[in-house]
Amino acid sequence: MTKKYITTAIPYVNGNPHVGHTMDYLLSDAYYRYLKLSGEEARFQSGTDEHGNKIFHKALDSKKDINEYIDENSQKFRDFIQKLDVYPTDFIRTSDKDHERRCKEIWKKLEPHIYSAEYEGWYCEGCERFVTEKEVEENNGICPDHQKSYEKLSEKNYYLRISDFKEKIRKAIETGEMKILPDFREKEMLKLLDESPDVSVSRPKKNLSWGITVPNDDSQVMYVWIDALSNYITVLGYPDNDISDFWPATVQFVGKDILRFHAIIWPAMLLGLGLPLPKLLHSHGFINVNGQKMSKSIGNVVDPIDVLERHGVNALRYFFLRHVDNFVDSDFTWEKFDSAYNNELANDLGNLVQRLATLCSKNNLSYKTKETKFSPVYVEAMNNFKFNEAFEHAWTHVQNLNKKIDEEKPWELAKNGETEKLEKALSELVDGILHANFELSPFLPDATEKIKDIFLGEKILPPKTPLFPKER
RNA sequence: CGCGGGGUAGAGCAGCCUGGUAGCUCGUUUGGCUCAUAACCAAAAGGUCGUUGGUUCAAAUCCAACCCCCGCAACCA
Repeated sequence: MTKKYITTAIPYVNGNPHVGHTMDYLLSDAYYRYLKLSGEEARFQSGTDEHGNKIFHKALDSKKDINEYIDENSQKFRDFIQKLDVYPTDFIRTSDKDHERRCKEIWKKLEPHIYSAEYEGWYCEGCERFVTEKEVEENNGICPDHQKSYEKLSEKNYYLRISDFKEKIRKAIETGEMKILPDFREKEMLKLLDESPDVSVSRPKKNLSWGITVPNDDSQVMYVWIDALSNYITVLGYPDNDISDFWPATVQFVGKDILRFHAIIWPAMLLGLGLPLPKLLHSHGFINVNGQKMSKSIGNVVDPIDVLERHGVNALRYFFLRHVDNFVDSDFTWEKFDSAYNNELANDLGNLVQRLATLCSKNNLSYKTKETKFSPVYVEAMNNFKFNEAFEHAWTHVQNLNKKIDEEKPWELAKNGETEKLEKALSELVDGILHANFELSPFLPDATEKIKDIFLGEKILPPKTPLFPKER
């Protein structure tokens, strides 16, 4: 049996957790839990990206020591992950000393593919950064924040020669050695690969001080790519340890916005290091609100903490894993969220647990544990990353059980004293709910644990308060 | 001709790859039940599948053209 390795993109910690991050965490966590329940050995990485000018300036603005600032922000994300019931086996911070040291080793190994060149562009002294041609055009050559003219400036950068690897990357994608899901993104990446220029991987220290110094050149600091992308292997101990047990990654979950870096720059780095490419890059879509892109200027940003507090973690996981597509953009509205909670979680599952537990308790059913496993349809869906389908399959069990109770009418059996029939019917129903519960457990770890306790306890008793209290 | 996604019942979506009586969830209406969180179960109403043309015995499904939404094209997840 080969070991599995699941990764999440590491968020840049210059702000609070976003709904977008939530998708990353939930998809990878559900898949990780599924693998574990299937008996696989697996590692599951997460972490935080902590270098760069934006963070450096944010820390200055908030009059905090940079280390204090990143500690606080990294912790915010760790707390958030925990609230989502997501438990990675490994958590990396790009400010970790081990990571920094390993990064330098990686840089050195990549040196045959790195060259230095002058970068020329428009620069704003106030912002301390280069801006794009388009931005210069839009602002008529004057920085709106500083009311100063952009100046043409050139600086030394190191570049990673992507062209050394293009053909190999293309082949890896085409042969399926490195698969990209969904398919249309794969096509997009193949196209992008053609046009990809070499990528700048460093900045002069005077322009970027908060980062990892380039080996053998104290005047340069690594730009985000090598620093952040390498986390996926430094967390496993590369290059100090042999990582072949877990690398290549089974699946790397990323947002559609950063897929290109994972499909082009990252494979180039890996090939430069002589490492195999990840088996699968899974790109997820964005979450819109009322059909509109979430944006600060529109003011429609949904804070995942608010979602969490509305009906609890189960409701959040339920909605994002069942009703949000894992490949294309989806829509979030509070109405949909409330409706999913009340009509589905509470009415279907919560109520089923309540009525069945009450029936068992009233009739003193003693239940013997029976082994359960994932159904083939479910396995098929999960293996193809169709989480919605797997979830829905599990949910049809729930709906069928509600039907079955109505058909069997246990209350009539009890009234007529048909004890044998009654016990058979009830234990079949409990079998059913435990099976459904098992298939739901990668998605709803908290709720399914509670349900297990109810039906596998000494005596079956309905929960004192409903599992999902209705809220209108 | 920049790239991509989508247009299917009141709403949200599946089906399209591998043509053959149009399906799911919510909502609405009616009936049933009482174990249960005013929950559950059954039935009904509701669609010329964006437009036009083509291929075919047969098209939501394949082909062509067009119209309309929406993303991406910039380290704003």
